[in-house]
Amino acid sequence: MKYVVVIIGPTASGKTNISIELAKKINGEIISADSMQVYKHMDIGTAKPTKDEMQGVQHYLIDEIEPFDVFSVAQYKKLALEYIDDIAEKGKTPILCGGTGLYINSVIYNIEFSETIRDIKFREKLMKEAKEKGNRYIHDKLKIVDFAAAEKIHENNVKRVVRALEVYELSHKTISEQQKNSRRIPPKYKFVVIGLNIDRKLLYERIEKRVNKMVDSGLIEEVAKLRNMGLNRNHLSMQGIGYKEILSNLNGEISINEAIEAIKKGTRNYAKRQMTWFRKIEDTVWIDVDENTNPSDIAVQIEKMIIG
RNA sequence: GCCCAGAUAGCUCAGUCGGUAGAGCAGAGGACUGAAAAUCCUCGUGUCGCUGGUUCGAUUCCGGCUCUGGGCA
Repeated sequence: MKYVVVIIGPTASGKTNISIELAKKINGEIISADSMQVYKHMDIGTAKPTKDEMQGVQHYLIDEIEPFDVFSVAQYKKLALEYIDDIAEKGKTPILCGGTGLYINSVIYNIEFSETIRDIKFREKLMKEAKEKGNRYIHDKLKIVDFAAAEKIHENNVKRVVRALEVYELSHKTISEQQKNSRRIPPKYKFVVIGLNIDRKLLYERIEKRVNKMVDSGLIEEVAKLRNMGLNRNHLSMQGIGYKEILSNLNGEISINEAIEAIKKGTRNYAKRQMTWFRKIEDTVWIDVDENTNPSDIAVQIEKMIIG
């Protein structure tokens, strides 16, 4: 069975460099698993690798769509699998690398998404209902059509409640039923999952530095440009950390210092959530990284592991 | 040097008419199947500055000391 190397870890843990070093050593190509790097024109805030940094290694699912577009896990999974197939067919090794847990899972567990798409109008209608009549009101609605889902989803998690109702509305099948059926087909690749582990304090220091560097390299200008293109906080792409905060600074709602502090805090909290997600992925091989880690050494370590 | 105010959780502060204390923020843990960098859930023991006194009992009242603001010289 062909294998795919998967590299996971929180933001600023050094995934990007390690994946590139590894690709060079094992003749690999990289598929990004990052919900924000898919957008074009969003480079600094998403910490995309530059052409130079890529060192000639082919990358996929970076700059895939416009920041006006809506994207979804289902689309992601379909594209990622296509790229994996292509790379494997060429005789190269696919390397899946990224920080979006949901995207990673969709690929490594081969989650099958049903026909149900989405209905933005329906979502808005329900959001409004929740606002006017309370979260419990729509949660009660879900209890009637899909009790199992209602049990699992907290009533305040309006997004999820709405989605579950949406699935039922569009397909007349329950989301819990669909989820149960979504893992029927086992993946056709062997996924070797490497997790990067880094001391929390050190990680937070790196986040601090990284955000400062983003600002120095022109994050504000990047967001201003996107704003001029007509993007606003309602676009999914603008909900990314770094974008939403600078946007509200540009709109005169908060000071630039408040925005920068909010970005740092948001990134720290995000990194923590990522760790929660990754800890749950079974069979992950964890590698410790710190200040003195050389990406190339880690790549060698991973290479040995794969051969062995 | 004198006067005033303050000293309580990592930070900002509330509070106890004397029965060893609680908010916000920060932080920690968790959930996650078409919005996921999103969304949501749970979690608060700290010599109540130090030291004497009063008291059955002091973080709370009284004295002294130390430190930090502000004012007067």
